[in-house]
Amino acid sequence: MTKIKQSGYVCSLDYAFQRVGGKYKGRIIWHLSEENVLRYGELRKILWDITPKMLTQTLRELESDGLIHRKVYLEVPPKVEYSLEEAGKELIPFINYLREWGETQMAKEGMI
Amino acid sequence: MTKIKQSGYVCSLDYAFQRVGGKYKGRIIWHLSEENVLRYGELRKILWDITPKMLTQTLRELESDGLIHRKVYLEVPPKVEYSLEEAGKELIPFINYLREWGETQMAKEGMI
DNA sequence: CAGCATCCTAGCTGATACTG
DNA sequence: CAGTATCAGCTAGGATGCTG
Repeated sequence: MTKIKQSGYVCSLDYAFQRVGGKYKGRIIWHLSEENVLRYGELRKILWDITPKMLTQTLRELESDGLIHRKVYLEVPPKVEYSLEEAGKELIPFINYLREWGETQMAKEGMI
Repeated sequence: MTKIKQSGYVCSLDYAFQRVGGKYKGRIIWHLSEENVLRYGELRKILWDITPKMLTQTLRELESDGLIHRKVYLEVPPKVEYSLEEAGKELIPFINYLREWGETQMAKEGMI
């Protein structure tokens, strides 16, 4: 089993960053907010730079933190859909704000 | 010299997270937004769990990313003050939003 | 299709001691 | 006071191959 980040929070900001920090969590939440529901394979295509291991691991963390919902269809071939839970939806404005801030900054630095 | 995080951004959200992610950046920005100006030693006291090395390293990254300003007084004993640049100030709403979200979540989980 | 299992490593983070 | 320098560990993240 993959090691799960240890708990122990210095403050609520620390707590929050441990939940949405990491390399892919923000982007996953963002794409889920845009599409509502995404399958594992779709996420994998959208986050083209992620490995299956990291995708699974990140999704599991988001799930156990109550930010996303994982719906398994008992079919063959398998089908799993991911969507935002309430706690995750509450992060959408924050994610968008950060995205816009990033765009502005990149524009200023002439990266766009 | 300490290694600096490699560049190469997938999108603006990725870019943004590389700038405010990490273990202490959010908290530093937050405290600077509350106090306006803080000296090195004051930050060290407030972020009681940080080592001098990490504090310096994190401050340097924030500085070279244009989020904070470093003002050196040529005195003995030395005095250095840190404050938010414009780009950093623009992150305050986001930081506060995230803090509040964290508090709500912690309350729900009975951690407060 | 949606994942596990295994092995591996870069670089983030830390402890401790020292300095202009 | 405000840092550096050194040494060291951990773990987030990656590569590759296999499976229900």
